[in-house]
Amino acid sequence: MLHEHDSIPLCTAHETHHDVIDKIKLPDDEHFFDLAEFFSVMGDSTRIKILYLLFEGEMCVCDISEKLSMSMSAISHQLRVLKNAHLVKFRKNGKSVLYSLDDEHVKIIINMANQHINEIFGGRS
Amino acid sequence: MLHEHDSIPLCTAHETHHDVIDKIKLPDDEHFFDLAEFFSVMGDSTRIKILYLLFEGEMCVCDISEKLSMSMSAISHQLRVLKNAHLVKFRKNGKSVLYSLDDEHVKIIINMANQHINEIFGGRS
DNA sequence: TTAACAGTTGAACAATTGTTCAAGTATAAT
DNA sequence: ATTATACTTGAACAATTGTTCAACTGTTAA
Repeated sequence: MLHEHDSIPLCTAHETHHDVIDKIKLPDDEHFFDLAEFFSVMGDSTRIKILYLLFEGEMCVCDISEKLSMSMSAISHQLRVLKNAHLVKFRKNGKSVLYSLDDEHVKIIINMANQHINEIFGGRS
Repeated sequence: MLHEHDSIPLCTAHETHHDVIDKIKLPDDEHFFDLAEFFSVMGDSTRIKILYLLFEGEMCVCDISEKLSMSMSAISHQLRVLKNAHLVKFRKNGKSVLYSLDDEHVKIIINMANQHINEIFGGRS
């Protein structure tokens, strides 16, 4: 047995598959970490709802809070996540903080996701 | 005070904002749930790595397991998640189970996400 | 100054998640 | 029939996550 690691099981077909598999070069872990983090940010209903609202234009925390029937604290926490991911930006206006979209790709990505979902559920569930 | 719910705080600017905000119609919760679930599936390094591998063609569980230096059980669990999300499909071949991509949008979505990430980190971190 | 408003923040909590482990199924070879 | 291989599954565990709560900034108005 001439295998590198013994903790990981190896199927016997590897004699055949090895030449193909060895040629595949994956990006480094950091790249996958960044991608996963981006999608994780998108993977929450509340945050997607906020993005949908901001599709219409800039909006203060209080308005988002009312429109989604959630506490300002909850919205503020989520806005911080979106801000850290560079998906939204903000400007201050008196007592208010006005948030808006900070990325053009998000709409396209969400549209693609919607297409995928529509194909799964066939337009009706 | 003529506000619908009293548990949610309302900013005084609402007199001004109300006409704009009330016109915004959001999709129902189910739509946001489906979207969030899709992105949650994409929000894991292991699953994205698996998708990257399957970009090259169909692959058995054992090969994925070896290439990612992870247990077959862990890979199998993640493949089930990807299968339920209709991102991968499989066919049986003897003792092996060969997995492959089941969606054309995923590549585009990942490419868009990569563009977004590149703009954030400016090509270098 | 005082009070109210708009928003942020940190700790705490339940709920969810990814991996491991052990035991299981199904196919193929002996 | 027995054994080995390829893979799946359920329970269990630590780790992460989203919301609430309470306390905290600033900003504006009285």
